[in-house]
Parts: sequence; C-alpha cells; structure tokens
Amino acid sequence: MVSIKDVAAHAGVSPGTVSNVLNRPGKVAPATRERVEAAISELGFVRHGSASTLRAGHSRTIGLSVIDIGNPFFTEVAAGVEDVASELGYAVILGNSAGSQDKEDRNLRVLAEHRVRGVLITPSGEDPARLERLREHGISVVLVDHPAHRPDQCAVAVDDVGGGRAAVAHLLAKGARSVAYVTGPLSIRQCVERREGARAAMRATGLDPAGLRVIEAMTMTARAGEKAAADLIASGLPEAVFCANDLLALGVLRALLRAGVRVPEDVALMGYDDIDFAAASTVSLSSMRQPTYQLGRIATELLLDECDNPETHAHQHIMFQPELVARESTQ
Amino acid sequence: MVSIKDVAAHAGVSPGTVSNVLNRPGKVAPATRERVEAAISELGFVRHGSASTLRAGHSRTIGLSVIDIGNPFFTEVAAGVEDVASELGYAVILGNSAGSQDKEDRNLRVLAEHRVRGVLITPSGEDPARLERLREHGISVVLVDHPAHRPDQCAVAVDDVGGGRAAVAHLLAKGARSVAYVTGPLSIRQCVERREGARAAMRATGLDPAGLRVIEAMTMTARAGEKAAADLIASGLPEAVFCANDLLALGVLRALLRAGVRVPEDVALMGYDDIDFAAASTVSLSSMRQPTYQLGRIATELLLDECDNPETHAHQHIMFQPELVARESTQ
DNA sequence: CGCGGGGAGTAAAACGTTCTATTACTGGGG
DNA sequence: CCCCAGTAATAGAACGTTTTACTCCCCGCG
Repeated sequence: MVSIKDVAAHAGVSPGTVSNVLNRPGKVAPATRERVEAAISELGFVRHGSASTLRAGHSRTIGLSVIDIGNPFFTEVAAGVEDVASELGYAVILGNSAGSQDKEDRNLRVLAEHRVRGVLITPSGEDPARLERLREHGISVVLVDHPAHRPDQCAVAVDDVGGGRAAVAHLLAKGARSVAYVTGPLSIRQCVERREGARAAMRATGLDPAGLRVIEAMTMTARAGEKAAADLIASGLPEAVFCANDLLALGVLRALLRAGVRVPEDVALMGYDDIDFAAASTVSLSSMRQPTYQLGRIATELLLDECDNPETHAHQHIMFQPELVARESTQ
Repeated sequence: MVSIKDVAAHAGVSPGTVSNVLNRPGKVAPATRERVEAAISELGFVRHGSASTLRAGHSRTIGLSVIDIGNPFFTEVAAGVEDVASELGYAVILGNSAGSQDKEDRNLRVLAEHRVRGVLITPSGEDPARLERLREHGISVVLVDHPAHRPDQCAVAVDDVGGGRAAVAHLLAKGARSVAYVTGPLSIRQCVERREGARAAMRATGLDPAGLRVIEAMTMTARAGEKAAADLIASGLPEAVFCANDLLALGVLRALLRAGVRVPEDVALMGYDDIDFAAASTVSLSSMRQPTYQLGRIATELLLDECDNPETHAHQHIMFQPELVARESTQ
C-alpha cells in the first residue's frame, strides 16, 4: 500500500510537501508540484481518508438518515443530497430508519463513530434529545422535511398546512361541497398538518370544517387506499376525495373505477407528493408537487455551508410552498 | 472530545484495556470490564472510527454504487443492503452513478479513499479495469445484477434471458402469435438479454424469432412507453406486447387504453421488474418479479463473508430466476 | 556590507486507536 | 521450594496524514 511517504521519496521531497500539493497546491512551486503529481499518478497513490480525518479532526463525509428509502419521496431527496455532496467531494453515508426509533438510534451512533461532518435527517419521532447528542459531538444537523427544533439550526421543510389548504381549495373551486380526507396514521406530523389545511380551506369557503370526513389508514400504500375507498363507497360517496399521499390516491382511484364510479365526473380526486406514477396512471392524478429534489439539494448546501464557513454561516429555516398540479382526476 | 485515554483514566486502567473491552470483551476480567463500561457511558464516549480504521487497517464500512437511485429496482436492492449491513454494524456509503461513467469513477475514488471494506456495484459499463484498481487496493468487489467478470469474485445476478423467455412464453401460451418487444437502449445488457430470451421463446413455439418486432426507446420511462405505443398503433397492433421494464409497460398501457384498445382483450401486455405500481395500475400489470431485496441482502452477505472470513470464503456466482406474476393485463 | 523579509521546503509532533511485547501475579506440579 | 503455565493488565510503538515551527536561501534596501 503506497503512502504519502513513498510519494515523497519518489519525488525527492518531504511528506509535508506532498500534503501541501494535495491540500494547498498554491503553496508549492510549480516545478515541484509537477514532480509530486507525476509521482502520485505513477505510484497510483490514493490518500488514506481515515488518517486525514484523524489528524484534521473532521471528515469529508455526511450522513443521511431517512424514514423509508422505499418511498419515492425520500429517493428523490437522496438524489439531491447525493448530487450536491459528490459535486463538493463529500461522501454520503445512508441510514434507513424504516420508521423505527431503535434503528434510527443505531444509525446515528454509526454516524457519530464515523465523525461525519454533519447529518441530514428526517426525524422519525419528535424527540430532539437524540439530535442534541450529535451536536455535542460537534456534528451539525440539518432537518429535512421537518421544521426546526431550535433557532440555531437549519431546517428545510414544505408547508403541509398550506398544501392541504390548496388541495382542498382546488376541489371546492371545482364545485365539490362534500370532501373526504384519506390519510395515513395521524401520528405522522404531515398527515395532521395536511388535515388542518384541508379544514382551513373549508372554513374559508364558508363550510363547517367538522364536515370533513376523515378516514385513517394504517399505512400509506395503494392497498390501504383501496380499503379506504371501499369504506367510502359503503357509507356514501363524497363529491371529492383528498388523499394524504399519491399511493393512497392511486389505490382509491383503482377501487373507484372498478366499482364503476367515474373520476372525475362522479368524484374528484387529489393526491399528494406528485410522484412519477401520478401522471402515468390511467386517469392521471392531480397532486401537490413538492420540490423533493431541491429539498435534498438545499439541505445539503446549508449543511456544508455550516460546516465549511462556520463564522459567516447564518442558520436558516426554509419553508417551501407545494405546487398544485391539476390533471384529469379533477378536470 | 472524550477519548479512550479519558475513559482509561476515569476507570483507573490503561488505554489498552479499554480497547480490549471494546473489541474483545472476553479477554478482560468481569470486574474491570464493568468499571470500564461504566466509565464509557458516564463520559459519553464514542469511539473514533477513523483512528480505529487507521490502526486496524480496515473499516466497518462498505460502498454501494448503483446506476439510478430513482429506480424502484435499485431502491429495493439498497434496502436489502442497508438491512444486512446495519445488522452487522457496517455503515453504507451510497454512490449514484446516474448512468455516467465519470460519476461512477468519482464515486469509486471516494470509496477507495475511505478504505471501505468492500464495494457492491452494479457497473454502468462493461469495463472491468476500473474495478481491478479497487481490488489492487485490497477492496473486495461483489457485482450486483451483473454476471461476474472473473472467477475469483462474487456476483449476484438474475437470469434475464430466462426472464425474457418466460415472459414471452406466457404471452404465446395465451394464444398470441405476433409479439412486439418495447425496450430501453440496447446498450443496456439487460435489454439485450431479455430480447434474446423473447426470441428463444418464439423459436421454442415454432415461430420465426425474426418476427419479434423490436421498438427501442431512448429511456426506460412511462413517457417513452407512450411514444412506443403510438408507434405500435400507427403501424398495426400485435397481439401481445412485452416491455423491458414496468415503467415502459405502464406508459404503453395508458396510451393503448386512451386509444380505445382493450387490454388484455385486444392486446396482452407484460412488464418486467414487478414494481409496486404494476399491481396498482387500473388494469393490473403482469410482470416478471425479481428478488430485488434478496439481491441486495445476499450480495451484502457474500461481501461481508469475503471480508470477515477470507480464508474460508468461497466465491460464488449466484443466478436467480425471475418469477412470472400473471395479472389482468394477460388474462 | 549587513539586515530584514519572504518564498520554498523540511522535520517532527500530534491525532486516537490497536497491537505486540512485556510485566506482574497466581496457583499448581515436580 | 522452585519453576512454569496461564491469566490480566500495561507500556509503547505504529498506522498515514496534517500542521506548526523552523531552516535555508535569495533578494532588495539602507
């Protein structure tokens, strides 16, 4: 295994000079620099990141902890994170908490051991204490798709109340007067906030927000959506259905069409997230688009700015507005 | 920042003993071990992974390089990898090559710098040389969804020829005599092999394999599938369509239904991958299921076995068979 | 002619572990 | 009574970088 010493010997300089070529090329005279660079490629030297981290006190690695890597939403976030990180020469360590606090804890521990420069996390619970421990170890934390726990912290979120409001306002504008809300577990912050938005929209139109029919599914999948639709059909269809998530909406759509209910003529339907398949389903699905990829990009930019420019860095709480995408299901 | 020395001082032992408690708890007397463990949790010590890697010569980290993190196929593979790795205390560094050799190279370089224990990769090209360089640095490589480049190497793949054959055999068994193959770029190995399988199935039924109509799309997306379907309609519909991928198939399906073509009555349709949305689309899609999650799990198990038991490890070339899932689109 | 200063490079310490050799101690067998 | 085997713990070197303080040399200025 070839080390910086071998390179130094081969180029006839000291190890310190090689290190300078690697990290501060301006500091070394062009002639020697070339000699060193030649030696590097000749010997196939590749820097030992751990040694570098150990001595320098920090690594060029960040952690990304998500709730469900199987969800297209997080996949797109991850793509944004990965792009920015790799542009700036950072590596990304991926952690999938799969909704379990235990797994999230284990992942955070691994990240702490690796002395990552910072962590991007969509917390699966509402307990800020575990993140405090990271900060005590000098690891910056940026929250993704979650409002900030504290002022001296960056966070990038999407306005779920506003999204819920816009979605239901759209349905009401199309003439619907009775609306059902098909949601995932109400232990999930996003589901609750979208419901609040939905109620606000009804209030704004002069309807009683208590009239919003809420159907809570155990999971946010297409199958759960089908079951919810069966409930709706059995107990009398509303004029519009708003789903907390596109997967639920696709399930609802399928069950309705099978039962001979026309969408949007009999029932208007809205999803949330605007995943790729929303546009591709047979009756294309209206949805609330979130800037998922941007969410990942910006969170990473904030994190790396916080790490690389600690003195000039200003903590930011960024709140995106979701965007309504009207398609066939609400024509 | 609390180090192993602080723990040692606090527990009244030497740093070496603390290291033993951490790595070989059996080697140290129960009484001292407890004392050390108490000190560890009291001081909130967390081991410095880089220092450990530097001295020990190897890390508890593996790399995962995929072609497209946005593709549900790779997402599921990643979930399998992540689960096994985290069970065994390994961290996973994620690299997304996005189909670009350059990006893949950059990612591999980062992995080499981190002195990862091993790398799981779905290579985006057919150039084994770049992987050789990793092996020269003592990094094990396991190929995922790709046959092995060489005998002394593990690889986990799925039989794409067999999958193509089974898919088209199924269509032919349903009575179809003319078949079209809608594929992604034929520079992609999987697309070519599935086509070969399709031809083999025709041959086996006594049809001329040259009769397989091949439509090559530039990308493997639903939109590309819609375009392909337009082509088919314009030039006369076959009795069956086999798509290289479910996204293409969903696009084809949507375009056909819109044009008033009934599926499966007028045209039978098969996809490939069996992504979640295949079952959820309005006419549920028949598809070839691949053991994606297992692919990730087993590849990781092989890799870690190769790393942890180099003397007993036997290199394996595992080839899974995809499984036909018949749904409405081929009833 | 001497002195200061700047550019280019070096020597050596340090980072936090792990590991090898070594020591201290205990008990049992010859 | 001595020695040896075995267990428990320690001291200190080593891993490959980065960084600090330092040397050396040359140039220009007073």
